Amino acid sequence: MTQNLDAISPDIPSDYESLKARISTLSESMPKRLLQCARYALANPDRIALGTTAEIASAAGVQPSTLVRFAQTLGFDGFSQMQQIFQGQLVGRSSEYTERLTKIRESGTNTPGSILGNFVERSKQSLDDLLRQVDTVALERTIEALSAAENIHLLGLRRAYPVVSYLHYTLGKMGVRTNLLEYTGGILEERVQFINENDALFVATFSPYSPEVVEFASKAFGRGVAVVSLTDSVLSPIARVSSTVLEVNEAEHGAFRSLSTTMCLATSIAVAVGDARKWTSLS
Amino acid sequence: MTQNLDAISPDIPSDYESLKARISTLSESMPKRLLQCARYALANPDRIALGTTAEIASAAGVQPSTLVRFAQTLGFDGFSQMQQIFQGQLVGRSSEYTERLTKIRESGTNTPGSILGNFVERSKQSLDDLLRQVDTVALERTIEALSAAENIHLLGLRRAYPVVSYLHYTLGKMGVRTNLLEYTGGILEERVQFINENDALFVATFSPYSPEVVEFASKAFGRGVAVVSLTDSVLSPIARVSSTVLEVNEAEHGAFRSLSTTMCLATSIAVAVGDARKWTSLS
DNA sequence: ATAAATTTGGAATGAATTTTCCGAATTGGA
DNA sequence: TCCAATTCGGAAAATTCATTCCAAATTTAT
Repeated sequence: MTQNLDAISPDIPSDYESLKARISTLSESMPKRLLQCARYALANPDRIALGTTAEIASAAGVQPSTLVRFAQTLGFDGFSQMQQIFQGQLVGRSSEYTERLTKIRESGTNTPGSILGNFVERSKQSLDDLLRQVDTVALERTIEALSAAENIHLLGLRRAYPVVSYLHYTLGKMGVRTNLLEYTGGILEERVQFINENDALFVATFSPYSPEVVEFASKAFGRGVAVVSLTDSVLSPIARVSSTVLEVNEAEHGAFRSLSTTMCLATSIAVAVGDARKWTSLS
Repeated sequence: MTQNLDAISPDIPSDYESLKARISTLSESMPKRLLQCARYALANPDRIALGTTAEIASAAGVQPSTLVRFAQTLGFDGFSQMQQIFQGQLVGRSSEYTERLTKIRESGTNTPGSILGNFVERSKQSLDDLLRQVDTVALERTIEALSAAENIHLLGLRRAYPVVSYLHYTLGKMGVRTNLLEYTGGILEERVQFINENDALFVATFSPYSPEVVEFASKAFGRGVAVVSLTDSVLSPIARVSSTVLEVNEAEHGAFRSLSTTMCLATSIAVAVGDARKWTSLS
């Protein structure tokens, strides 16, 4: 029902920008209290997004019912509908993303083009999230540890293997030699002894976490090796056996995740380590 | 009243970081459903911040009551109290984001954060370019060729190796077996004979193009094998010996390129091929 | 294998929130 | 100043929501 009304109704702002524009134009002919709402809304969009009518109304110096009328004046059914726009803005899902995504979804998900479109949009969002959520301190400590290490050992299986093999290649090209630990049968654990205390171990692992990787890291960590890990959640078992943890939330489509964001971070790490090594080797 | 309880209660996480830490430690001894909540919460903090118990619960695959219990397990009175932490994170983040970005841009290019920021931006641009410039016809023909192939052979060296090893893994997980051609000395060319005419060869190669890869593809192509290639320019030598060519312009920073966009495309290809194979095997 | 303890699902409850409604107040026009 | 129209405040109603509770199911310990 609401759906139909939405469709019929000539114009409900669908993103924050157009909502702002509408408020701005309509406010010229608004009575006192509604204008008060308008001012408050534009000045405190976060509060509108998260508060209840009672809270917001009292903060804005109006009645809850006035807030509802304000929303209705703008074309919404009620306050709640308007609030969603403010929430969308807060999350940063600038409506372009979600809009394009739903458009993609509507056009059937089975053509190669639509699958690609889906991944592209999600990856872009994922990249935004990366920059927002990245623990700068952990990142810097990771670079330090890798730069200071005598030898860098790389470990990652399954989906994480492309990540470490890429690091192996890229760091190598920058003159940083690394030891890529390949998994050839059950002999992985034996190699822990070849990692010494001045080395660093870079581990990548994603859900479902390979037990042998965690086990390996755990042993190395126990021996005092600097373990820097790249994983998808703080719940990852690797977190408990790492000196620093970097977290990446990768875009997914159904059950399948890309490596797009992870690769972006990995490349950055490689370049940063390469830079750092260059500086120290020059001095 | 609540205030007093808060004060008495030994430990209620007061910010997102400590909440994450607490979830992380407590999750070790959590029963199944609560762990499910933990995972979902850490993976979708925005939804926790904005949604209602009913919405979140259904998205996480649990009951609303479980969500409340989850919050109580962490020390909160109930869900609402926990939600405030997530909301706080949301607000802080969005206000810091732009600030952070400009800070990253202004600071020299040598801090890990600025390098990452740089790559994130370029990768997003690169993804946009991908969607805009992708040859839909070539993409569809690529999927068709890979779906129709009896066996799929994958080849890529150096920077392209992570791409094909990822495809190997992902396609494998979708039930599509592939043959990853590893480069172990000079014997690569001999293997051309094991590729037959009903097979497809997927080749990834980027500048500077490995002669042995091009040579290999050329021989396979000459034998009538469907060669689908992923490269960085239509001028790539691989283009002349391929049935279809996909082009990717990857983000770069100085001399170093990410694999972000390439991985996005690769994932899409894998999912599309997996889909296509499923349909045909069902019919 | 059995009992005890824990965990879970789902309905029921009670609180909170949004929305409606209507009389009162204010505004604008004659 | 008086009337009509609009706007407003506040209480009441309706809806939605978080939370509690308990029986069923599962797990753990004996």
